[in-house]
Amino acid sequence: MPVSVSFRVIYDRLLADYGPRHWWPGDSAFEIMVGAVLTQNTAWTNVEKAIANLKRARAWSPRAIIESHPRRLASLIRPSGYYNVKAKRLRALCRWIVARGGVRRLAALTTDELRAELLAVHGIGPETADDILLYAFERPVFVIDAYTRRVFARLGMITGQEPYESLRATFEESLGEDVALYNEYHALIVRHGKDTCRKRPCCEICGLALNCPSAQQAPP
DNA sequence: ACCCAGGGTCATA
DNA sequence: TATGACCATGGG
Repeated sequence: MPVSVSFRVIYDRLLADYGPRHWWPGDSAFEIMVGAVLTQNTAWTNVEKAIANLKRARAWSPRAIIESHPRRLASLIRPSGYYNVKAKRLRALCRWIVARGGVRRLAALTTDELRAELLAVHGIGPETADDILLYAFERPVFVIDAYTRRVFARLGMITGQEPYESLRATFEESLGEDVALYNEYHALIVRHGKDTCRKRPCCEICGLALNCPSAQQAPP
């Protein structure tokens, strides 16, 4: 039965199970961009602390970040982990924003142009670029992350080993261009991915999954 | 004590 | 194209 289940059906079930997620946390495009870099392989709770530190220290604008001393910047974002690496990435991001005349001007670029420029910034890879495109610039780009691979591999709909671009194309072609749908879908996947599934079918999706640990325990 | 989190870069084969 | 080392804090 899982073989014929569509990506749209999974979305409907996730939405029914968890409700709207209201992503992305953060009230400006700039904050979303900073958060996208800081949350790389890092729990969001740690990112919140780093962002709070930056705001409290008044290092909260592209220029302020560029002008702050590297050591100081690193110490401010320390809670988000990889602080030396991320301090450099944050600078690269801010240098790009300033060089392009600010976030407002960037919004005038096409999605393809924006994506190419984002990927050229040191420290921004496919997923971070797509987070920014979808949540900061509201472009119809489906974000693929580790949770996406895990959840849909368990459903038997992908192997999980596909290249990033290949998976992105699969989701986008299946769902059609829809910013609001992509926005909610990715947030729901992350929410579901956090479930450790120890409790038997922890939700409707686990009931469908071929390889979900909780769904594998054969009932008596 | 151990595991992993809303990845990416760089070196190597 | 595809592995592997490396980066580092904080919560479970």
